[in-house]
Amino acid sequence: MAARSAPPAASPEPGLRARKKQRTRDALIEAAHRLFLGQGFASTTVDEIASAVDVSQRTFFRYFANKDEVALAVLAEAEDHFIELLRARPAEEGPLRALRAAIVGSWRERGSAHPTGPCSVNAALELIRMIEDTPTLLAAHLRRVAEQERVVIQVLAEREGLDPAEDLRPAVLAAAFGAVLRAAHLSWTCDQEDIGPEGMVALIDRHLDQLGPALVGDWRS
Amino acid sequence: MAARSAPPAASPEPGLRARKKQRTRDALIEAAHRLFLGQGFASTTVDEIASAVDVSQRTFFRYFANKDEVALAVLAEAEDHFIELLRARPAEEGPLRALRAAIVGSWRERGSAHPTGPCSVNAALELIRMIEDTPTLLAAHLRRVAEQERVVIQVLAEREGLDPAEDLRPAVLAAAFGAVLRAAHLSWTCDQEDIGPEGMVALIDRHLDQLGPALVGDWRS
DNA sequence: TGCCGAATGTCAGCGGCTGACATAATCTGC
DNA sequence: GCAGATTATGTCAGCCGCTGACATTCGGCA
Repeated sequence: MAARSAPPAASPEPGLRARKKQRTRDALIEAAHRLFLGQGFASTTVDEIASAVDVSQRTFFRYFANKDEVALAVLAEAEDHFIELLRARPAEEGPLRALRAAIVGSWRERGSAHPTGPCSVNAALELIRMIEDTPTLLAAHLRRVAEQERVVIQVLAEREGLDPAEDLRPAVLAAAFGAVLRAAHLSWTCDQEDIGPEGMVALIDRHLDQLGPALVGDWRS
Repeated sequence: MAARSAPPAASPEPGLRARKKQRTRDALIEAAHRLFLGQGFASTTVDEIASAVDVSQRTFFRYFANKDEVALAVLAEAEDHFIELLRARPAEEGPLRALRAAIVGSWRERGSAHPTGPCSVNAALELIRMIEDTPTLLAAHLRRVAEQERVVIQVLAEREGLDPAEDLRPAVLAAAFGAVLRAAHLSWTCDQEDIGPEGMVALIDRHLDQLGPALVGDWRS
């Protein structure tokens, strides 16, 4: 509120209002995750989350459509980022290579941007574990994943110049890739050691190597 | 209540109680589907469904854990039946052939057992359409599908004598197969003509043919 | 400084879902 | 047929997720 608080230059300065909004959103996510992991998803009420951040319940629902959404928010952003990375891959790269590069890049960036804290690799994996054994969360998560898969199919089809309704190879590749990722997560859930981003990348890589050629078939690799 | 009402022989006679229970269950499903398709899933209350069958709301929740479940019940039984058919395929059959035979048999039997009515092929497809554009139903459905997929993976791995955690080919094949089925459903959702069971079988077959060899890779077909 | 729009709080209410207890229907052995 | 054990159902009260409507306050901007 002093002299130069709102620099009008054409810079992408977010403004106080936007920053405040972002802060409450982050705080809600942080509080929600803390409570969920501490006392379980089902036995945490929205009121608790809201009052932990000192906002009303109604405000919570203006930030998130439902209780599921606040739990999945971080993961959802990660998945969106994965799509961006996939879109950014050079067109001459084969589809499987592009998928692999995008997912590896996604985990690497997470590791370097958030070495620790609620967005770190380990936090994300703990979140995945919680989702995996909370039926309602798993359902909501799978719905998101299905939507993302449709986008992936679209992107792959465009890269290859195919009609995704005619040629099912993009759909099949996307589904198979998803299966491998799930296997990697599962394999972590069993072993559950503290693995850094590089560990996760190695895990995914190992699984992907197992079925490179069989998958792409007569496509260019 | 006359002479021979409860034949005690070792026959699988269900008994009055069990039959009554089955009848109310069926009635609840039937009423629910009718209401859902008529006025939409969200704007149909559980009270409406219950009083349409003349039972209390509490009783409804003794039959179905939640509103989603009554909508997905028919489909769920169909999926269970698919698993049974898959398990019954001869061991010497290749995995993709077995999957194809099981799904085709599943649709065929539905067509012959219920040529019309709430369990017919067209009713099932309308149901799928409703699920597909009702977010909460889609989420619950995908959760069921994911569970079923894990079972399919297990069955395939046993047939081939593989460890599903080591060798990912069963997981990948199951995922790819699921993708093809979804494409078939989608393709119906767009064209939406009245197709009988044979039409659905042909549709699935056409999609499956498209990627037979590429999928199975170095497996026996 | 004063106005506009956006964010928040408050309140009332619907609907999904559950536990507890009472009642009525079926089943079982006699 | 008839007790008594089981089991299905109804009733009631209540929590919680979620929403619309309206009032209030706060940030942005001239």
